[in-house]
Amino acid sequence: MGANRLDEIDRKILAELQDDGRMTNVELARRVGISAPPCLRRVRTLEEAGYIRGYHADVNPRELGFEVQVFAMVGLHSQAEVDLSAFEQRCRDWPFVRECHMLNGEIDFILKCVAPDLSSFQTFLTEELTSAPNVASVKTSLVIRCAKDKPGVPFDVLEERLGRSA
Amino acid sequence: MGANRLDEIDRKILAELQDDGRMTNVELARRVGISAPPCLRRVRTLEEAGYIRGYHADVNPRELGFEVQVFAMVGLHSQAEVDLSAFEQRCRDWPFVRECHMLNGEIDFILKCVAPDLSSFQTFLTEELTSAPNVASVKTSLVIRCAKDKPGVPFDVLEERLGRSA
DNA sequence: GCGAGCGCGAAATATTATTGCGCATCCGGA
DNA sequence: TCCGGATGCGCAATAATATTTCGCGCTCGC
Repeated sequence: MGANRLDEIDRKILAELQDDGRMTNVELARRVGISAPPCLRRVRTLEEAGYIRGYHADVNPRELGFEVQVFAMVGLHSQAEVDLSAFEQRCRDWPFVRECHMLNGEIDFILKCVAPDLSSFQTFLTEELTSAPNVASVKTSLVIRCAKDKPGVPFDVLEERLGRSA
Repeated sequence: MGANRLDEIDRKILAELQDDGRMTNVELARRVGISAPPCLRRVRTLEEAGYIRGYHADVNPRELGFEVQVFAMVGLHSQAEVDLSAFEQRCRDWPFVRECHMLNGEIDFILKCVAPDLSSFQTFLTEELTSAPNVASVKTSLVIRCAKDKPGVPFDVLEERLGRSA
């Protein structure tokens, strides 16, 4: 469900705004082939319906002095819901942790972290993360380089699938 | 380097646009405490200097029919630069792969993937990823739920650090 | 202390966002 | 077949915003 309620213009709007979220409505309307007022109405509707959760500038961490990016794989002692939630809340409170995903399998959580330098990350790792309640194991991997970092979803795949089923 | 060249207003601009990338320049100027023209000039400068790499709508994958998110940990046979680059290029070509990070340690790459359903991901996994040249091992973990997903960097940490050093 | 460079803000103008409204189209029922 | 009702478009008008221009004050190096 969800994507079926959207027509081709809506999907094009989402694709364009995912690619350039600060595009003017006039330009957006031109690209999707309708006039500005209905285009803006569609955008508002998509926002209110939750298809668009927000807009964010993509800032460059290195330029801003965040030299270190790390993935941390975390295992917990207890997987009771109370304990899972407690750990998630800690992650929300830690500024270096940018993403926290609960996983299946042997790893319980994967965290994407960012830090100004290795030493400040080490301090966070030993004094905060590893020593947090219920944390059983933490494996970390430094990001050497990033080959791809696309936001959201591949709209071209969506079009293909809808095209076949339509 | 980098963040030092920015004054407090620049950093506030980046923080605000990271939080809401579609804010009008008038509103942004009001929040950072200067008038609209210099505010817009600063934004343009930040964009051109690479502090801002772009703007993106944050779309909701589930609403759009992408029910499955997966982290894939990939090991390669050869870590020669040619082979690393070749694998990275494949990742760029696979639409289901949204992020591809090269890591240190036993894992060579971590991929963040999105797919419409489990079966289409399985097809991708077996027919594309696992069977790609030079791929030695692939471990996948399904995302059960996402507790935190913040973009970019924690500007409050940046302010603290600069505050102490200034 | 004195010009040069820098960055601000006021004002004017160009563009864009937003609202109001009439029209065409597409059903579902008489 | 014909008739509302609902949906969604586009035009036109207005409000808001973006962008340019320009003069002023500030700081800094000499």
